[in-house]
Amino acid sequence: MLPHSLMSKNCNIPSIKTSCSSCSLRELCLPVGLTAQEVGTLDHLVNQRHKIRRGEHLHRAGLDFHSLHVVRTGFFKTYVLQEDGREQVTGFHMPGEVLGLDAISADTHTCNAVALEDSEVCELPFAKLEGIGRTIPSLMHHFHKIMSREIVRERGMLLLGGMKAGERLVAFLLNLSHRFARRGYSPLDFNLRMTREEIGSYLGLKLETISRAFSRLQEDGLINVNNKRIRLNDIDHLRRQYGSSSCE
Amino acid sequence: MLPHSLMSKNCNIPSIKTSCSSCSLRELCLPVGLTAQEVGTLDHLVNQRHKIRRGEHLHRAGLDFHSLHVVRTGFFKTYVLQEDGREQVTGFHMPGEVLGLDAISADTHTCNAVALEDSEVCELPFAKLEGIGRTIPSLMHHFHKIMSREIVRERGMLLLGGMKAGERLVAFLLNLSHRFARRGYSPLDFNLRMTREEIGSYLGLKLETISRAFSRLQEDGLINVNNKRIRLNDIDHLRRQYGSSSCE
DNA sequence: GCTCTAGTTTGATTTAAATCAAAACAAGAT
DNA sequence: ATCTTGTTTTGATTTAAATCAAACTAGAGC
Repeated sequence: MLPHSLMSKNCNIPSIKTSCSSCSLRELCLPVGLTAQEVGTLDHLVNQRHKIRRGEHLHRAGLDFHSLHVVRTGFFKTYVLQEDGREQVTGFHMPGEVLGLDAISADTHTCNAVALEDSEVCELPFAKLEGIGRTIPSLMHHFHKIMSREIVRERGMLLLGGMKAGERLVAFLLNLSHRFARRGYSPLDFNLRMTREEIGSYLGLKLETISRAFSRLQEDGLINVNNKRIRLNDIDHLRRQYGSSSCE
Repeated sequence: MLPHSLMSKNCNIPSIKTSCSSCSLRELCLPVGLTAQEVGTLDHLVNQRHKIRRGEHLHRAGLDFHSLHVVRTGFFKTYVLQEDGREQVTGFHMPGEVLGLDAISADTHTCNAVALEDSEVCELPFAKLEGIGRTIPSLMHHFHKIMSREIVRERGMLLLGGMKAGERLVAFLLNLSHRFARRGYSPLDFNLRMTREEIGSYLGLKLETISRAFSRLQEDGLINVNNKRIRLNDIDHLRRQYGSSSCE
């Protein structure tokens, strides 16, 4: 199974029945029109998986730093350490999503990735991807789309600048919901893997503010909060009231 | 046939002496070891320039929507229009920088780009770039680096989340300064092309807050402000006090 | 069961930025 | 020059979020 993210939008393969909803490279590539042989080349690339235990860092796992990593199972957060020691969370990543797109331009510092639960990733040496992409233009094109989408995703964070705390949190929840749905998980009832503090860091708010925003949304009946378990009671209302979240 | 020498990260081409500091595709490619013929192929691509007058939009200029555009002269801002009609500024772009990396994943909405002064861009049809990249791997790799750097740039905006108004403004000024320097303009004394409101939108602040932050920095002797003209008096102090800005 | 720790919730207070408002300023057009 | 119009500055006030602080969970390990 492979990165959903490596899939073009219309090859959404609605019915992936594997326990975890990430799709295989094979599934990824067939719709693009690859030959069986070509697909074979790719399969061999991604067949071995690396286990990363909860709390472990990705780049400490002995993997090549200049590789992309596709999350197969589990959940990651990425962050940068600032000069003053504070940790700025830059993203959360679920199965099917790609880590390491920022490391290609090696001259700039990159994020650290840490597993928020026991996870598995597969490694995609970047040089190899470029090589294969040369012989399979559609795959290369697809990869460009993934990178572009990452740019759009990051850009979406700018929209938070104009929002109040509650709106930011809703945008965050809607975004998670959307991504869970895309991967085949329940979009209305899910477990947060990260702490209030990590959410706050990501959204530019303090943990107490996150907590209060959760409570407020529950008072209003829009969501149910039980520690890390979240249920969205009225997603339409959430969407209407707080604008469409940036979709991944 | 082709020298496979990967473009080293120091492809920074320190000495670009053309009047405007944008680097031509030729200058961009020669250090990679392209043959004259290959460079010729590229040159023909970018030789015609499109003029965009102050206030005009890029995509309204009759250019192909699925092209990248390289700013040759002038200055652009990009923004997205939100449902409620508010305009969120997503970036500012000076000569040598690439517009349209977000449009590759066409399924997601993209930014609008508008010229903040009379400008020129050259067009780079994306399909063509992919085609050429297939025969010139080092060029493709370089393009990947550019995309990756854009991701890092956008990510840098997340760091603003933890900053106060004054710090955000300094980070912004240092970032501009760094980019001006890179393009051969004066890094300590420059004209802002955008309004206080546009800066505010970009940084997640109101225009009055931007104005006050400018005044404060001037009181402290760190900068001189005269309407749109800015002089950085003590860039080291700025850097120390406010942390290193995200470098492009 | 208990203890210990990390995480969460809630309250009281302070502070930074938004908001409301008005004046000063600059650039163009006439 | 004057009259626009749009931008910037500064002030007074309000408000949202940060901060400080304490109580309350939930889990992990014993």
